[in-house]
Amino acid sequence: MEYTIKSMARLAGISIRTLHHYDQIGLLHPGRINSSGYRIYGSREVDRLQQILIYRELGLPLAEIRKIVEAQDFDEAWALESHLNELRERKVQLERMIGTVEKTLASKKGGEIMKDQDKFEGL
Amino acid sequence: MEYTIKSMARLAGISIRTLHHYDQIGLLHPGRINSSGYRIYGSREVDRLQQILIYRELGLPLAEIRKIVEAQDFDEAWALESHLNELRERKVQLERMIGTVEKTLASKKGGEIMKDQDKFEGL
DNA sequence: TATACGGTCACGCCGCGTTATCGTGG
DNA sequence: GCCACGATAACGCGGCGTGACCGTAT
Repeated sequence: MEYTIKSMARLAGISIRTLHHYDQIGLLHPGRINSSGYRIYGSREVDRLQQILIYRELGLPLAEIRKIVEAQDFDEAWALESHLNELRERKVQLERMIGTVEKTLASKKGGEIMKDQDKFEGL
Repeated sequence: MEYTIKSMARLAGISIRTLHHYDQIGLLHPGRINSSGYRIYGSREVDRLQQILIYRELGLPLAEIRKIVEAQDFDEAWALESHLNELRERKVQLERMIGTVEKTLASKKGGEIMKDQDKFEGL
């Protein structure tokens, strides 16, 4: 499959401007440019974009991401696995946060006192 | 309990600069200023900071957060509940993402083909 | 001729990090 | 006189959003 910039953006749920930006900084170039100067993305780019968005979700700066996806012609699977672990840690972290909020809520209702430190568990 | 800026920052796991910033933009003023001009935070501020960090985690801009925590002398519990729901949605979202990554990984290993759309489930 | 879509600048914002420089002693 | 801690500027950056303006026709 090939995609114009608009359909690519829609596919991934990001803005056209973001794709422009990623092209500009060399993070994701289109597979080819058509005769009118339009960016055309192919399946390689789709896969690459997927990776990029995963790492972005993890909060990595785009420059870091570029290193990863460039080096990754070696390491594809490994990188994914290691970041899968990060995602799982995130989930634990998020659960901790939910716990803290629940606790706060309960203490507001029940009138119990919560230790200041506990208020910031999970940030 | 009262806190200096350093201990307050440590308590919440944020930087001193962040507290400076929040003071500057009127998001969180210290409870009082001591005779040397030092910021002193009390338990009201601790609670308020907790709220702020929760909303920040949700990605709200600081200006929005200010509105919420200012209006919130009414609505304390309600606001928390509604944002607890947001957190739970986040968790669902995160689980979806983990699913996508797992699927991607499996398809790389198994050599199956994944539909382009499915690659971006959960962003 | 109009509309939807494409392109390239280039300015601007937000949330701080990061010096730099100086005062205080809670 | 030194250290830890406090304060106030003021610059800078990352990741785009948001025009402005112009060409193309999936």
